[in-house]
Amino acid sequence: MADALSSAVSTVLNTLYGWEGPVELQETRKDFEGDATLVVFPFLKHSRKSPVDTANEIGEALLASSPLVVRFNAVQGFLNLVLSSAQIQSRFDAIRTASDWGAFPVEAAQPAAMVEFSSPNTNKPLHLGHVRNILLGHSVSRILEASGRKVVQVQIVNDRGVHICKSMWAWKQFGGGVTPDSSGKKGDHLVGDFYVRFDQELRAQAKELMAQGLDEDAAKAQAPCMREVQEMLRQWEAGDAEVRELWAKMNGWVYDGFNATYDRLGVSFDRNYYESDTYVLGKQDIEEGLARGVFYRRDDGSVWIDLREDGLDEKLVLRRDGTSVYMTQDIGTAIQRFKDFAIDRLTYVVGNEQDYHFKVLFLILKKLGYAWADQLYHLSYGMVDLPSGKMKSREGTVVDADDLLDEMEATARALSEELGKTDGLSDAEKSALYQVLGHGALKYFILKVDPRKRMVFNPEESIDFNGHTGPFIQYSHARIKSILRKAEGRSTAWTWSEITLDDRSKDLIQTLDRFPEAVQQAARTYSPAVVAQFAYDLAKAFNGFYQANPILNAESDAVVAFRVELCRATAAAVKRALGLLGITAPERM
RNA sequence: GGCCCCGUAGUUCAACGGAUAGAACGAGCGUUUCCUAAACGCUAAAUCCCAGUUCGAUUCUGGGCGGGGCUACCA
Repeated sequence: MADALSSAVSTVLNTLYGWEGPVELQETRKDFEGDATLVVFPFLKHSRKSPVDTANEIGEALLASSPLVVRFNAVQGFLNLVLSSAQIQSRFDAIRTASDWGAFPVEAAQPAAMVEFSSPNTNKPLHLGHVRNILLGHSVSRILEASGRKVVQVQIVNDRGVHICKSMWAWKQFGGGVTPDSSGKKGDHLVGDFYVRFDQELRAQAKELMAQGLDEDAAKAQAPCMREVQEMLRQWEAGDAEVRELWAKMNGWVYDGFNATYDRLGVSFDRNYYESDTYVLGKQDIEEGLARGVFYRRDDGSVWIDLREDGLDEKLVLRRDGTSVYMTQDIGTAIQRFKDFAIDRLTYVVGNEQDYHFKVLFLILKKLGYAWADQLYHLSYGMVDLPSGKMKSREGTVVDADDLLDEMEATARALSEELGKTDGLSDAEKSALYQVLGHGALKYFILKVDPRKRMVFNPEESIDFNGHTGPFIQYSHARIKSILRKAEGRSTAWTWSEITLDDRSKDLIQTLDRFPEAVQQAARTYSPAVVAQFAYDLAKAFNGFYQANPILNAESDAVVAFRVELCRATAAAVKRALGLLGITAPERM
């Protein structure tokens, strides 16, 4: 609606006041009559009139010059415009004839946008924090695609280091050869158990040393198990065959486990990067930057960058022994990715505790002279907290991803069976449906929140299936599909001359009309919450329409046909919007 | 200590500097001989405090108070 109308308003303002600036219209509040509202305060100094007089002046001019506007009212400094039904009609014509309303065609020749997300460690299973990360990364990828971008999804797997050796050591020590197959345990959970087992052993050993007078840090460093783990890491770096073999075997178990969880969540990656490969990257880039004076070497041989003029600190990029730190390989990996793929931007979905790290990383890459450094973006999402605060593995309050998905499915099952809505479905269909509903509830619960804000998850209370939730939107879709099934075989012929638009129908059309704009705003701000809100508004608008208007029992065949078509367009938009959130829209529920 | 986020109904979340701060859950009341009541409608309920900028501030600025994070030659 906005385009034709705002250019009409723009013309009027230019004629009246010589206004050249942008014109922004907003939706009229429900309490007032109108479809669009212009705030006139900015024009008062040009009109030299009161707010109401100015609004009336603009309104009269619009009425005279544009067929889009049929009525207006001025409330204080607010000019409420009532659009002609022809305008609403033409909007619905555009919506119903579009092949993918809400999506923009992907420009195949353009460089892609890369999105990095998930990026787990291979020493413990995925938890609720990863779930937020994964859902955000996946949804942002879908939204970027809908906004017309090709997308490359990647993860970087933290598969090396002392923490990995800990679970390896504990498995050798206490595992007795157990495998995922022999234990029936998912590989990532099995390995995670040994990581916990190591920690117990370490604490026991450290306790003894502390009894002999060592402080806690020293005791942990000198504990025999820790020394053996350090030795194992050295062997790994030296390429020791036995250590490497165990490492590959246990990581394989973890990947099988992760992939099972990724499959459940419906996500996948175009490319996996492994730190065991990438940790060598970056050193060369540091040397080159050193030669060009971006970095400097201290007397002890360590290499630094001085970012104090940019309001940051001095930051180490190479240790004095020449080995790399996290920053080093992140520099190298970013450069590598722009070589590996035809991309022109890279988004990192990483928690906000790493805000400083990414500020520094992006600044270094800019100082190294990479033009694409301005197209790096850290989607810095907030932590998922429990009502008691942060999840802590030591206190056993970490919410496991697989357990959570199981619970969501179980809740969906219990609720559906209580409502008696699954009679006539096969067991396989039921399970599939409970998965769709349970995951829909979880995904929506997480994605409806602004990614940047921390959010609270209460494990004591199950996630809702009523109200502002995924299942509410899924239910609206299922209900529409039920109507569409019943409408099969009926006449689809109607013309606008046979239709009178009531407020609910108008509202539904105007909500549908917002879809493309919502997609673009979500893509621009990397915020699935925008799409989530739109999907809810759309479902809400449909339910209002449905409540007020008989569809299959409408007064004439033409009205039935029109309303069925409105239903069809709505169902398609709901399904697509949910799809952008990674949520499936069921045919019935 | 320094730097960075955040503070909205009982609770979980909304609100490009715009109207009477929206939803949902929970609480109370109502709607089904009719297309799925996981729905629809009604009632009660909130901007941490103090200044400033502005025609207008939840939003911007400064100062408090409260919560979280970062501040490793860890990853």
